Amino acid sequence: MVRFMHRFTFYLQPRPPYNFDLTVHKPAGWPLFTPAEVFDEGALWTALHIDGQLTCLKLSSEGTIERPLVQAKVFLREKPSPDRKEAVRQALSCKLNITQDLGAFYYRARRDPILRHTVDNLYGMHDTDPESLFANATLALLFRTAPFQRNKEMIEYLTNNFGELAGFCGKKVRVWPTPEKIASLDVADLEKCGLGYRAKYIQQLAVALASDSPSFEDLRQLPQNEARRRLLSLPGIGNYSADLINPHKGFPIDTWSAEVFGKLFFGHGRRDVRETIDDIRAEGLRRWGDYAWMAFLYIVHDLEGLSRELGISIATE
DNA sequence: GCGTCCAGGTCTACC
DNA sequence: GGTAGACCTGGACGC
Repeated sequence: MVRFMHRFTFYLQPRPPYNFDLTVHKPAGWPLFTPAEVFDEGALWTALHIDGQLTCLKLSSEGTIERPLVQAKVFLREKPSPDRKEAVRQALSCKLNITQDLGAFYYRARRDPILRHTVDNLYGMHDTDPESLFANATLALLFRTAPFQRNKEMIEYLTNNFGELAGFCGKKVRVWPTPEKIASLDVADLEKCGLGYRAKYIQQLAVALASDSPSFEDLRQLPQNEARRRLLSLPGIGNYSADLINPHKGFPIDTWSAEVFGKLFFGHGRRDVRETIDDIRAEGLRRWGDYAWMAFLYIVHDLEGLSRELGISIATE
């Protein structure tokens, strides 16, 4: 285990409303940067690669939802230059989406029979960016045709065996493996852990992203369709995954979310789920247009709340 | 105990 | 261009 020293602290002032807890520790359990991060009593210990360097963070809230202030303590191997400090600040500002304006989405959501409940339940939750394009794409691959428990096991295997372990601030956090690390492995090394047929795709994806490929931030600068085209050119990435990991965001409907949104839109879930995916995606885009991704995000993180408010069971295991 | 089905898609061979 | 079937694996289910 590599130990990291506290090097500097800075503060971010997100655009309100900004609920720190809901933003960095999403209710459905989606990690911010790595599945091995620690969230305890309003603080998050996490780690990610910024410009190729492992960067450990303790994030906490020093403000409120309406007057937000985020404290970031940064732990690094070596003393950072001023440019390096600024790069960390810029990266975190972007990934925590501190400039996101929720106003227009909330205005529309409060007039929507479904969303008006969930924007109250998750008031101030911002969207966030992933650790990296590789991390996001790998998750999309691992979620394929496997039950939740198996997804969890595959994710734990990848991080525990191939992610670097960082010790800082009294915590141990294992970071998501880099594409360079996975690209250096044999497919057999990945197959051993029960990744099955996904192992081949993950290794090919790592090779593609370790060499010449755009970053998540690069894709954001491209037009939506061009970003989508670039994602579809990656091995193992199809329509659903491209919608899920595209920085421009779509309305990513798979068989699981089709069941959820099928119940919300049409009052049924299990009826020919695979056949209704296109219809459900079209209905979501028709209802919510440019805000479809935010609607998706709020709903999947508020299944229990919505089930209670709407008097139907949309929560799944 | 055993066989079958299915799970948060994608690729590819075949027509 | 469209589509059926294969793909790892393990738990749930019916018998």
